[in-house]
Amino acid sequence: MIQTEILCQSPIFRGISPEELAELFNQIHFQVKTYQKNDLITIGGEICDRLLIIQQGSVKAEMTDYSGKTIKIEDMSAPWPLATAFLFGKENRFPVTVSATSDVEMVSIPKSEFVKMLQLNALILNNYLNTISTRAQFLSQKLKFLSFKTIKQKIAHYLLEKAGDRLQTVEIQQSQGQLAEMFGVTRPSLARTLGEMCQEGLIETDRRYIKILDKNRMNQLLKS
Amino acid sequence: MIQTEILCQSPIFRGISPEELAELFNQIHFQVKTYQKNDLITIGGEICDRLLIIQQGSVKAEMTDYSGKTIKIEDMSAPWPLATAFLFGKENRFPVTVSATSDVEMVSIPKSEFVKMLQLNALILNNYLNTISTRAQFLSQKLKFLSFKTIKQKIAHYLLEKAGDRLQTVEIQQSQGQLAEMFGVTRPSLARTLGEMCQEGLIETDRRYIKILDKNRMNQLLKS
DNA sequence: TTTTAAATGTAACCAATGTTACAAAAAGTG
DNA sequence: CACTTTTTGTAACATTGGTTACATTTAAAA
Repeated sequence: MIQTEILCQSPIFRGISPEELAELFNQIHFQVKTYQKNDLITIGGEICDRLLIIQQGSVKAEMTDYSGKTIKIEDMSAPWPLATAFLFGKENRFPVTVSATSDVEMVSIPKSEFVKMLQLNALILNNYLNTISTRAQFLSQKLKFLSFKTIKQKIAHYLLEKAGDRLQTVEIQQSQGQLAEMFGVTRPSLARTLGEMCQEGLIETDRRYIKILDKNRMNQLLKS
Repeated sequence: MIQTEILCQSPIFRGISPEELAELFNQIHFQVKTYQKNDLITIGGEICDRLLIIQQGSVKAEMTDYSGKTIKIEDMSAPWPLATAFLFGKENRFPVTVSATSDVEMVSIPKSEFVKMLQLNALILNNYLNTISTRAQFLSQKLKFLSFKTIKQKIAHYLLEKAGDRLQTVEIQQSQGQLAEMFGVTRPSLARTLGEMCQEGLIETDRRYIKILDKNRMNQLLKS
């Protein structure tokens, strides 16, 4: 069952009232699919000819390398749209494998039907352009992050980004292991590097809090 | 001076006649700017509030890390549009630094004027969605490429991709040094790895031609 | 509190790649 | 052809990070 009160919170339908949205959905064809925890929703490489919007639950997107090893790319939950950047374009294939991290309801709108929506409503068009652009920016950011070669640089970049201009102390929400996964390095290597940075007087760690002692020197790290 | 015969070859204006395009440009405000070889056109981080289309010449896009070192991301030439994915979205900043690799003429359309165009012409809207999506796909590909850890894997991926299903021999257009730069590794390391792969009977090199001797084993490389 | 499981710190060792340097080969130029 | 420049092959050495293993600390559960 479609739930327009939830969907209108989605970036694509932002600013549209539930009633207006229900009216719009009346004019097109679509499906609502359900998945259970750990179910695969899309597989990297699969044809992408429909817009997917999470109506209920949460999913994770992973990039699968040839070995079957996966790198987690991001987590998403309702009412987020998937595959917005791959609905159009040359090669309409999902770049990532998406699986349910809880029980999930997914609204599935065929591409041609979604184009109708864009034509019907200028606000949706604008929202969609913003969404797709934000997505490209996200990828670009990820790319930038990967361009840091050493673990020390990755940590420095991460901490400086998180701390912003003002803060000195950063709280890490994830465990060290999860952080290492995000960085694409092993946990012992991350721990070793954090230890080194402590010895060098760059940071001070206390459980999940990391205090930046020398921002200048941290910045220098990124410049060498 | 605007040259609609060239611009209508651009992905954004594909399918539109030069006369039709001239008519469209009559209805909006825009600028044509000229640059000389090596001039900076955009700087990474700069606000992106206009659509840029190369009308004449060619440019390169580079990502600048904090040290000022750059990684080349791609080359583009007329009549290619720049910054299509960063015109909309949350953070409207150029992710890359773009500089002229020859003398360049650039058409610059303010965002609000471009939105007018999208409203005026459905074909342009469709083209634009395709362009922006293709861009996101390109970034995603780049990301996938960077996910290969070892140089051997990068070479294997690159060669298998280039060879496709049929070919056995791949011609490298760039020099070894340029290839190394693209891979984000040093030239001696690339040469060493190529040497190793020859010794292992995976490939045979003859100047700019590389013959793949054992596709199966190459594929295995990517799976381990 | 006691017990158990999870997260963290650390160390020894190894593989991959960067660094630097130089010689050989190829390509371009007069 | 002779000369210069660019590209390529290769080697020794340093650095980084992965692997494995284990002890310690912290958090959760009984």
